[in-house]
Amino acid sequence: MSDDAHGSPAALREAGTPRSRRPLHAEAAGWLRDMIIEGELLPGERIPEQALCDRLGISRTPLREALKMLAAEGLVLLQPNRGATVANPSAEEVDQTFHVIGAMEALAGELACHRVSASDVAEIRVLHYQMVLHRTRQELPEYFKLNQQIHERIVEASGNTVLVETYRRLVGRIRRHRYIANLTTQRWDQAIREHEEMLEALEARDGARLAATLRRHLDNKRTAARAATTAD
Amino acid sequence: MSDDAHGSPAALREAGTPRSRRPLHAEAAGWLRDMIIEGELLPGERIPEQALCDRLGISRTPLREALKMLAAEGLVLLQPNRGATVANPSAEEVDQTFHVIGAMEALAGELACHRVSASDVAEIRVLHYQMVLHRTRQELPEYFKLNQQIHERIVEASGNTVLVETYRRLVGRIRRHRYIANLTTQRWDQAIREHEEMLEALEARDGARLAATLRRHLDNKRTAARAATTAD
DNA sequence: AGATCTATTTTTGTTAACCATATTAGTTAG
DNA sequence: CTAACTAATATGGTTAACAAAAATAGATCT
Repeated sequence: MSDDAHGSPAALREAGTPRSRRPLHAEAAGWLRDMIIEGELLPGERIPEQALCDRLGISRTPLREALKMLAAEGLVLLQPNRGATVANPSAEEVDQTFHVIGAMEALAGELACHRVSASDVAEIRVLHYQMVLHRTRQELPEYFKLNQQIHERIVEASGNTVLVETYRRLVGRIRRHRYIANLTTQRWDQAIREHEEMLEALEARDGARLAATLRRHLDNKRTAARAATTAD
Repeated sequence: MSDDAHGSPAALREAGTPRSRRPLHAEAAGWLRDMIIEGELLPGERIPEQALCDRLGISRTPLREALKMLAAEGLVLLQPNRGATVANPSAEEVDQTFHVIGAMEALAGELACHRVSASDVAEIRVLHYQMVLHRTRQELPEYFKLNQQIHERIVEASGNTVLVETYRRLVGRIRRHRYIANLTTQRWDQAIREHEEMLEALEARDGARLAATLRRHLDNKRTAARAATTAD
C-alpha cells in the first residue's frame, strides 16, 4: 500500500499499452480495491461481471480471478449463482474487527519498542506534528490520512511481516468506519491526546504502556464508530 | 472446518455426479486445502495446472480461481509466469506467525471468559481429558488433533467471528510446524501442564490469567517448533 | 389493484479452443 | 565444460459457447 504504482486507473487504459509485467488479475484486484476504498463502489452494491469487464477493458477470466482474491480478503462477498457484492459488514462485525485490530496493534506496539530505531521514531513524530496541524485547520481528510499512516508505521515497526499483512487486510475492511469515528470534536481531541501518549510510550520504549494505550485508543475508536453509525 | 462435508475426495469424482450446488472453484479450493494439509502436496512443491485439472477432473478456469483464493489465504505462492507453489514459509515467517496467533488466542481468551457458558467449558474439559489420555498412550496424531480442537474451541468461545476467521487462516499456514512442536517428551509434558492451567483460568473466568497463559503457551510452542525445525 | 404463475431475458459457472509470451529443457557450438 | 541457441512446455489471457440458475417482465387469476 505504500508504493502506489497503481498503473492506469481503469478508464485510461488504451489499446497500445505494453501490458504491464504484473498479471492482469493482480492489477484488476488493485483497481477494484481502490474503487471500493474510494467509495466508487458502495457497500452492498452488486458487481456485475460484464459491466465491469467493459469498464476496465479486460475479459471475464482475470476479473473473476480478481474477485476471488478480494473475496478471500473479505472485501467482496461471493454468493453462488448470485455474483459478487461489495462487502457490507454489520455493526457487529465492524465491532469485532476493531477488537482484533486492537489486539494486533497492541502486539505491534510491544514488538516495535524492542527494535524501532531512533530515526523511525523521529519520522513518526513528524507525522504526528503534521497530523496535529491538520487538526487545528479542521482538515479531516488530511488528518485521517496521517492518522492512518502513523498506525501503519507503528505496525510496520514491529518487523513482523505476517502481522503487517494481517493488519492491512483487516483495516481495509473498515476504512470507512475508521474515517467517521472522529467526526465529533470531543472525539477528535481525545484521539490527539491518545496519539500523544502513544508517541511518549514509543519514545520511552515502554512496550507495555504503548500496547495498553493502543488498545484503549482502538477501543475508543470502536465505540465512536459504533455511535456514529448507529446514529445515522 | 467443523463440518467436513468435503464432497468427493478428488480421485472419486465420476462423470455422472450431479454437480454439487457449491461452485467448482470453492470445491477445488477445499480439495487443494486438504491436499496441502494432509501433506499430499509438500511445501515448496510446484502445482502444475494441467496435471491437477486432470486429477481433479475440472477445467483450468475454476482451478485457477481456486489457486487465487488459496494465494490470498497465504497457503499458496503465486509467481508471475512461474505458476503456483505450495507456500513454504521461512523459519522467520513461522516465528512471526506464532507471535500473531499468540496475540489472537490471548484476545480470544479474554473475550471467552466474559461469555463462555458452563456447558462449553465442560465440553472443553472433556476434550482435555481425552487429550491427556492420548498423551499417556503416546498417540501423537490423536493428541495433536484434540490439542488443536481445544485451542479452536477457546477461540470460537470468544464469539468474535472475525477473530475466528483470521485465526483459522493463520493456523492453516503452520499446521505442520505446530505438529512437530511437541515431539520431545519434556515439551509434551509442559504443554499438558500449560493446558491444565488454561482450563483452570477458563473455569475461573479469569480473563487476564487465561490470556497470559495462552500467550506463554504459544510462545513455548513457537520456541519448540523453532528448535525442532532448525535441528533437522 | 394485488398476488401468483409462467415465459423470457440476463447473469453466472464452466468448458474448450486458441494465441502470445515467458520459462525450462535440450542441443549444439565454441 | 560452458555458453548460446532452439525446441518444448506452461502460464496468462481472450473469446466463444452453453447449461443452469436467477432476475425480470408479462400474463393470468382472485
